[in-house]
Amino acid sequence: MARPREFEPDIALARAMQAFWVKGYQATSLADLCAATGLSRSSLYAAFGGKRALLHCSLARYEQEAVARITVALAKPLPIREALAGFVGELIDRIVAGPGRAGCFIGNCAAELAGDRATVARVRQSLARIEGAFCVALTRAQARGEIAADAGVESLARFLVSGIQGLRLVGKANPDRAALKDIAAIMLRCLDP
Amino acid sequence: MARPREFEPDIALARAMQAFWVKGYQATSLADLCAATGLSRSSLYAAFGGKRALLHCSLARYEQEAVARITVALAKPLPIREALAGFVGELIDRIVAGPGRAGCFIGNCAAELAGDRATVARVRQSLARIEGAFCVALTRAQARGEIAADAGVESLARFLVSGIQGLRLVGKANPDRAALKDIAAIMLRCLDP
DNA sequence: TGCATTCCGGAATGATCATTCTATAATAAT
DNA sequence: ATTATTATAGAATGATCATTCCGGAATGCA
Repeated sequence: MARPREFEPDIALARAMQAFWVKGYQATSLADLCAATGLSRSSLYAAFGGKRALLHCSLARYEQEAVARITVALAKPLPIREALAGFVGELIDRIVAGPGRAGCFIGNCAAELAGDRATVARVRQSLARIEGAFCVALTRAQARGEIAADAGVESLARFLVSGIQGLRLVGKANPDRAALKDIAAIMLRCLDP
Repeated sequence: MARPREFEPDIALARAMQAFWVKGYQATSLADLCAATGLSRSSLYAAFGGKRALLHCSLARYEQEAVARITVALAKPLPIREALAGFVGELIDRIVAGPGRAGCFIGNCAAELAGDRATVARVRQSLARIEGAFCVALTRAQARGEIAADAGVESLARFLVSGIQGLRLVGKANPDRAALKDIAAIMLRCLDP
């Protein structure tokens, strides 16, 4: 009865997210989004509702990927310190590799769209969920005795989120592996008693 | 012989900087800048050369203030830990107070204008100068024996820059004093071992 | 006072933007 | 095969943008 979609919404969303991520929200025009997704203006509006709505969908998608990546990295059968070091090491690899110059999409939105209440709320939620993923892993590690029993895992998780945001922001301006490794090393020392 | 300026360039620059800082580069229109500075379009162009040039002037001004503030805060006759704690505490106060939701102007530019080579270069330079200010203070503290002799003050300075950027970014999305204090406390512990 | 110079306000310019609309093409069910 | 439904493409819309330009106003000096 109805004509079926000729595109995969999730693939289009992934490509739109990439465009927003690399260029920023305002600098990404609808023409850019059409080029990135291969969709026409009309289809974009029909599928997502508009530029801002598309940004929010992109943020949700990014959050999901970020949480999944953290969860997987920290679920490895390794001491939490090693798992975290591995995670951060890969992060630095991605930053230095090139497209990492894009920074963290969530952080970018926080910086660029601080005046937009709805976006800030979404950013806050995403940061909270990422913090939650760290928190779960840290709690498990604490139960295994890898972290001091009197350490506040919530605070530690918050610190990791903040620290990684800083690392990625600095990495955008100066994607120097040695410098970033230095920062990461000191940051991870904070887990020690 | 020539008609004198009717405005103070530095005051106009300070106000333009404030506008860029709060709203971001792209979201600040020339009309906004005229309203903020009290100057007309023509005067703005004559005095600064254009929107981007005005941004770069603003960045230079902000960098100068930032370096001065750090230098003053860490030149106090206090142990480096206390001086740093005081500096970060005041930073958090400003973040929570309200306009601190603006975050760090340098960080904002890094996030929003990562695609603009000239701006990125300027951001990198500003971060390096701020790092230098921390480095000077840390070196002095190390000479006083307040920091382990084998600690790399350069790395520590880099870490502080990155950590503070993270703190301010997170603070933009979630200006919660307790959470920020938690983060800052863990961050400053990194000077200890 | 009058001239030369500079500043300022606002209009004009040309481009780009997000969004809406319309007409065409394509599909599924009858 | 025909009809009903929906996706698509591209033009149209209306607003806003940074930048330039021009005429009038204000000042310093002779």
